[in-house]
Order: sequence, then C-alpha cells, then structure tokens
Amino acid sequence: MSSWRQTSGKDGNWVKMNGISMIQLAKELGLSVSTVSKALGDSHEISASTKKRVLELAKKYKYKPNPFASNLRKKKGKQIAVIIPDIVNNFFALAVDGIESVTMSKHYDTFIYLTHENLEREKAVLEHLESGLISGLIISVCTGREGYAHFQEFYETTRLPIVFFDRVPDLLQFPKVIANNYESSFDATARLIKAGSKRPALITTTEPMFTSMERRRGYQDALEKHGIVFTDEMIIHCTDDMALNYTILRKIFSQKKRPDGIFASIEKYAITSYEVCKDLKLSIPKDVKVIGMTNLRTAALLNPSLSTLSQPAFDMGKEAAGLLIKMIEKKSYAAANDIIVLPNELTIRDSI
Amino acid sequence: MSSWRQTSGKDGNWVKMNGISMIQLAKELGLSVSTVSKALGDSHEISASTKKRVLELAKKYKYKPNPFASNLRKKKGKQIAVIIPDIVNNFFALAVDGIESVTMSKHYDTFIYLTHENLEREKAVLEHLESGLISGLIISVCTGREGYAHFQEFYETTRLPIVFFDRVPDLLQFPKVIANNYESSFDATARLIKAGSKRPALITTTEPMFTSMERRRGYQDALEKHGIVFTDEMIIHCTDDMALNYTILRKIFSQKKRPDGIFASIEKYAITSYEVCKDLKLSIPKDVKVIGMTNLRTAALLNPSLSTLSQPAFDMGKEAAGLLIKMIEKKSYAAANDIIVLPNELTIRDSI
DNA sequence: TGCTTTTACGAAAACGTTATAGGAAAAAAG
DNA sequence: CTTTTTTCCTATAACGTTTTCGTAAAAGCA
Repeated sequence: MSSWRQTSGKDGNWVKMNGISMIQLAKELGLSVSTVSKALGDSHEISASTKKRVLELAKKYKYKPNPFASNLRKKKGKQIAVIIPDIVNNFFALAVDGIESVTMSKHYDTFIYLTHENLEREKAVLEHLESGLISGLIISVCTGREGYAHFQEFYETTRLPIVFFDRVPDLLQFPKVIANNYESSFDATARLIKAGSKRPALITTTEPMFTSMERRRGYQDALEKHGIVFTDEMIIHCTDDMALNYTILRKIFSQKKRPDGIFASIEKYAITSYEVCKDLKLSIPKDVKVIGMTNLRTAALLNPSLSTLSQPAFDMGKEAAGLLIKMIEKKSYAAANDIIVLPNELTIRDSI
Repeated sequence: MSSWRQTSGKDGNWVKMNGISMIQLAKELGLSVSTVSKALGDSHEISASTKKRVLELAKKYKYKPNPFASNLRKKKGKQIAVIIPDIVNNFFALAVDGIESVTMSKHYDTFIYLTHENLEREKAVLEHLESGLISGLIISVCTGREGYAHFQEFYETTRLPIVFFDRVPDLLQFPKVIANNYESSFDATARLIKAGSKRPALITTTEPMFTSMERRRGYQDALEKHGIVFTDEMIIHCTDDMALNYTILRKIFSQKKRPDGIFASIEKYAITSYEVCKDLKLSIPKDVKVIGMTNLRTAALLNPSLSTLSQPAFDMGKEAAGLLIKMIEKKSYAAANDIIVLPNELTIRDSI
C-alpha cells in the first residue's frame, strides 16, 4: 500500500504522508491502537511477546510518533526555547553550544530567538510562546532594568519553568545561572592596580543591567581597597553603537588626564579600546593597561595579547539547560529558586 | 470560571491550563467552534460583525491557538530546523542571525541542532526530524563527502523543502546558497602573488568538502595563471585538532624551503598560522604573507592586522531562510533547484 | 469446585484545532 | 410570487496520539 495521497488543495499537487501512523501499525498487527500505544510506551499492561511484535514492526516501518498529536494529548512536549540578545557574540554562542549539548543528549528540541537588545521583541517572543509551544524557557534578558513584568506575566499565565542565565532580572524570584561577577571584577581591577595603574577606568554600558552593576561594584570596591579615590568620570559609558563608542573613547583618551588602565566589562568595548589606543598611539600596556571581559578566542593574538576575564559560557549554558530539564521533568521542584554561580576565569597576558 | 484544574498525576500538583481555548470562546460568544475558527482565520464565510465580536473576545482573553492542535490538523506548522556543524564560529553565528531575522519576521519558529562535524549526529538529527516536527530544513553539512544518502532519504520520506548553504553536497540536486568560492579564492591567491609571494601555500582541511575543493581550484588556477608551478606539498592539510594543526604548521614553517605566503581557507587555520609565525619569529608580512578566509571581527586588531576573505554569512542565512519559506509556502516551486551565489569580500590589511 | 485477583487487551473519549458538507434565512433574479 | 443565488452559520468528522475504563481469560487460592 502506498503512503501517497492527493491533497485537497486546488493545486492538486502530491504530498507524501509523514511516515506511518500507529493506526496502520495496529491494523497490520491485528491489535487495537491503544495496545500499540501502550506497547510503544513499554507499559506493564502489555505482554512481552506483544511488545516485541509491535516494536519490530515499528522498527521495520521506521515508525515515529507524530509529535503534534502526542504533545496535544499529553499537553506538553520536549521542546524548549532559548531567548538571547545576540548570537554573534562568543559568549552567547558558547552558551547555546552548552545548552544544545544537554538538550540534544536528553532528546529535547531547542528553539532559538534573538532579541537584539530590543525589549519589544523580547516581549513579542514571550507572548508568542504563551501559545504553549514549549515546555520550558532559558533566557538572558536584554539591556535595561525596568520591563521585567513580562516575565512574571509569562510565568503566571503559562506556569512554565524558566531559567535565567548571565543577564538575569535581579528583582525576580527565578532560578538563575550566573558568573561570580562581583568577585572576579574585584580581582581583575586589583590586578590592574597592582600592575601599576593609578586611575583604571571601567567601561560599561549606558543601559543598567544587574551583571554590569555587579561588575561595577567589584571594580569600585577594589579601588577603595587599594586606596584609590573613585570619581564618577572614571566610569565610561558606552553604547550599542560601535562608531559612537569609538568617538566617546577617543575623546576621553585624548584628554590630558586620561585613564591609564581599562577594565572593559563588555566584550566589544575591549576591541574598541584597542582601536582607539592604536589610533592615538597610546602604548598598551605602557600607557594604558587593559583587561577585557571577553570570550574571544583571538584574545591571545591581539596586539598586544589581551588579558581577559572570561566567562564560563559553555558551562553556564550546560547548567541552565540541566536545571531547566530537571524542572520540566519535576525531578526536583526544590531547584525552583536555585542560583548557580560559576567562576569567571582571569587570564593575564601582555596588555597589562 | 477558573482555568485551573488538577492533574491526574500521582503527585497531584496543580497545573495552569494554557490560556483559553476556542471552545470556551465559542461558548461565551454563543457561536459554534467552527464559526470562531473561521472568524479567526478571516474567512469570507463569516460576517464582518461576527468577526469583530470574535476578534475582540479573543484579544480580551489573549487567546492563542494551540499550535499542536493546529499543526496536527493542518499537517504542517510554522517551525523549521537549522542544522549546522558549529555555532561557536563567526560564520555560522552570522548565518543563524540572518536566518533568524527572516524566520522571526515571517513568524516561523527556528529549531537549532549542532552536529560538531559528527556525521552520526547529523544522521540522528535528520532521522529525528522525520517525525514531522518541522516544515522545512536549512542545513550546512559536516565534513566529508561520502554520506549524502541520508539527505536523499530524508527528502524521500518527508518530501520537505531543504535548503543547503555554504557546505553543500555538490552531488545532490537541492536548492543551495553558496559563496563564489572559486572566483574569490582565485583573486585572493592572485593578491598574495602580486604582493610578492613566490610560493604561497594553501591551508585546507583533510576532510574533503565541496567548498574547500572550490577554494583549492581557485588557488591552483591563480598559481597557473601567474606562472607558478604547483606542487603537492604547497597544500597543507590541517585537521579539527588545534594542537595537531600547530604541530603540522610549525614543522612545515621550520623547514628551509618554507612557504612565503598563506591562503588559509578555513577560519581557525589563519589563527594557528599567526601563532606559529609568532613563535618561529617569522615576520608577517615580510617573511610570510597571509590572507585568511574568516569572518572574525577582530581581524583588524591582530598583529599585524589580518587580510581577510570574508563570507557574506548573514546574507547567506537570509537568502537560505527566504528561499526555504518561499518553498514551504509554495509561492514558487521553481525555486527548488535554485543555486544562489553571493560574493565573498576581500579586505586587504597589513598581513600582505 | 467456586471465588477473587491478575494479566492483557480493546473501546471510546479526550486533546484543540481545521475542513467539509449542509442548511436556513436573506437577498437577488426572473 | 416563485426560483435561484448568496450569505452566514452549524454540525460533524477528521488529525494521531494518550488515557481511562471495562472486560474476557488466565491464574491464584481455598
């Protein structure tokens, strides 16, 4: 019997049926659909011999259960979503890699959505996912610290497990996977100072984020610990606009009383710092010492090689996915308020 | 009426129903389910006033159609899959970015699967997707030029539209999105020669791939065009193992008769080349001129800044997704054998 | 033997949509 | 004033599963 049939569409083109269904299996086996279903589900209600018969025919026909039918009936599926601001960024790429390594092994499917730091888009994705397409959500929020209401709302209406990572909403009670930003920023800043920087600057975003605030806190505390008086202009606010950042940094580093150290708390700011120093003929590390918060694989090959504070991106993804799946499968409800903290790694190279 | 109900699970925990269903909408409106369904589908069979009533109540209750029910009934959905070898790679990250920009705007959901150059994994993903979870597939195959049978098989059993990009199976008749690898490799090699390289080497993979072969063809033809006799040892085969690559390259560049130019046809090989040259104290570009096939954003900041042949990754993703969705929506069946070719971009910097 | 329990299966009802067929009323045509 | 068409809606049957409930046969037990 062919598995082809004609569609009812006006175009009348031919469409192949998606494999074989349980119904056809049952028919051929002379069994009822429910028996086949239970056999495939390895139910105790079914005898070993019948199970064997069913499994064999299923294998022969490469039977695959229709996920839509199954999800509809069970009211849940093995699909999760990952929402991140950006994928063209080593940190998030590594995180996705980590997530996928877990979902793949646990036989989950992973949707990906990029917000590009656009709050409206983030909200739109969340609203879209309220349809019930997924069984869990991993998210790193976009910049800004207002708009957290949509997460609460999403949770209220769907009751789905959510795990935040890296960019987490500090004000919300959800499971989170983060790096030890405060401690490691403290250490990085201390290293800058020990290397001879008298006025290390912090480059951070204009947009307030919990992670940035933590890094800033570590930075400021390190200054204080080492007897350096902090002044507001030691913090340089950069944006999402690379060209603008260049202008901002160039202006600051053209001043007489320019910083002699940089702790770039965001990946791309380290790059721009390098560009500016290169163009202003400021020597790194003699004139300016630099540590960049980055996961760039080419850090060692920059001129000079960049000292980095790198995040355990892959592991953060792994942990987040592991936690999420645990929550989905209710192995541990206790995990619901977990906060997993992983250490950043400081690698000192020639830029300091 | 509350939308809470108790599950039948032994744990007896509470589960929120996923929003409101069409049935409840219909009940409250005093209409039949089919009328509501058609109204939401903006069918001509429904009067404007009824449509308005339905839409309003749907909006009030934030009604979202259950995708599983809908997909099950319609036998298709708005989900597609992207299968790539790696995401921690600027090229693929950019491509995914491009794909997502299209799927997002067309309201498709995007699954992501990473093969890590593992053929078995690629096959497993494809087999998994035969369940009918998706309506279309975008893929960049993993290394090796045998195993293309699973693509054919996938297509035979599912009849789903597939678009290949970058790493395409040259032997298979499918729509593809590729870069002008032959022409641009020819140009890049020519530039190396014009810059003074007498024996430019090509660094390529051990694994045979169509893209690499094209690049190699361009390289060899450029040599011939400029009267340089090609010998086998001018092609350096590197692997997936970075440490091993270092050893291989170091050995070759330690020889007396070492190459005085490099066309690194794979992103990471350019990096390793830099490392080796640095360690062997070979000056770039004086001793060795380098052009790397890469999308690295830090290329300009390497020491010296790296001349690159970069792929239009984002646009390739965009084109692939656009083509796929066109095929899914049958706007154009003619596209089925399309091959879209986008130009690589040659950027000359200090490494040459 | 008669009774209860277990085993192994089937019938049927969901799950929430969409598509088909049909039909009553209203409008248009004659 | 018929007859035909159009408009707008409903009933019902899928789609392919899972789950609940029911029941015949087999097994256990006295």
